[in-house]
Amino acid sequence: MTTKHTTGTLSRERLVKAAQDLHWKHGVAATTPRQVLERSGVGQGSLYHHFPTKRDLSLAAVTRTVEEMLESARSTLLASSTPPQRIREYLSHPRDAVAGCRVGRLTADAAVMSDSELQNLIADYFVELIAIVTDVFAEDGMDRTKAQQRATAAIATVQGGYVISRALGDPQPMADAINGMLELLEQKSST
Amino acid sequence: MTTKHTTGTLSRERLVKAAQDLHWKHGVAATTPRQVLERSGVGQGSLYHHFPTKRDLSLAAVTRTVEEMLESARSTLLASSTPPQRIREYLSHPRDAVAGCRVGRLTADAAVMSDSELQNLIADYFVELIAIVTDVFAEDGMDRTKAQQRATAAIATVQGGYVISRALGDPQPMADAINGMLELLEQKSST
DNA sequence: GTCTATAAGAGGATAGAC
DNA sequence: GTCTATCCTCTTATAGAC
Repeated sequence: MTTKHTTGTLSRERLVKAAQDLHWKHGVAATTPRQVLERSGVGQGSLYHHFPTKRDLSLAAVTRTVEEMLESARSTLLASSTPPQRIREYLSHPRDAVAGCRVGRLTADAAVMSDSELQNLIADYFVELIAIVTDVFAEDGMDRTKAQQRATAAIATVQGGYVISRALGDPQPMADAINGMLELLEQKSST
Repeated sequence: MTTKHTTGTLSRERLVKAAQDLHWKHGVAATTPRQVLERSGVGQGSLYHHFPTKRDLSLAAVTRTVEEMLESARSTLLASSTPPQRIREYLSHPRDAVAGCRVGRLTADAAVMSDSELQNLIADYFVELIAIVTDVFAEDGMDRTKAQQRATAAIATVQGGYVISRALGDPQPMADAINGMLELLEQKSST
């Protein structure tokens, strides 16, 4: 990869960051170039210099968001504690439940779902996240099929917690869902 | 409630049904009056006669959708079988996972979340659904707090299953999440 | 690289005839 | 109650000067 010949392009960074924030609040389709300009403080021409179309900016911002979210998940799930502890820490990780998941909410976004490249980004996010969590369960001796089902259920609980908490405008459902799942995972089994 | 003086107003029905379908596919904000007109075969003036604003139509369509979804849930969860059987039947109910939940997906819809009346509709849906499922768990002798956490976790698994299946464009994650949750719920506990 | 001005088109709503 | 024609605004993108 060749280094950019300019001095870092601060405008580009500001544009991507502004787009990420607006995507989280309003979604990709509902984020307008004007909002990005206002929030970033960058001028009209600069936006279209760095990103010829709205889609180019969306692609850059969503790519960045997925990278950040995966890095956060890895820092918890690849820690040095025991597998059950890492699962517990992942599930009880502090979340702004009412704001929703930055990636998960994009599955209801027309601009993302109608563009295969954008959709692939969020597909890869969940494929990778499921793989990481599955490995943690499997590490504990569970067979791979069961580990994957349990991992998917755990991640679904978090995603569903976001959905319900957003619907109610209340973080409690997320807390309930996580506690319900933790209780199920940690009960003594006689199987 | 007074009966409408006209002969049933077929146009109105067609408009609501068309809006419901379009909301499921594209969301509320992304559904335009023009799309509703094309899909329903109704003329421009008729739409604005029955629904003065787009919001009025959205309100009617979302209200109808929530009613239909709750009725479907009740028919499974208030059946005559045992509580564990009803939970199993609710979770393994056939779903178009890739299409997403007609209600849950609206939590990422700007038109819904920016309008308190519309948001209340989807909040009430989940409050009611959680209450119904909680009752089923409690009926089985579980204490109310634990029953509510388990109910919320179960519903979150379904909602999260939708999110992940949509992201991947594949019904398998929903199946995995449901199977993972069923396995956890039905394991023999020694607590 | 950045700016201002502006054009092409879609979305939401209204007017007024029938 | 329903229709066609029309209006205003916002979004997206381009043009061309600096």
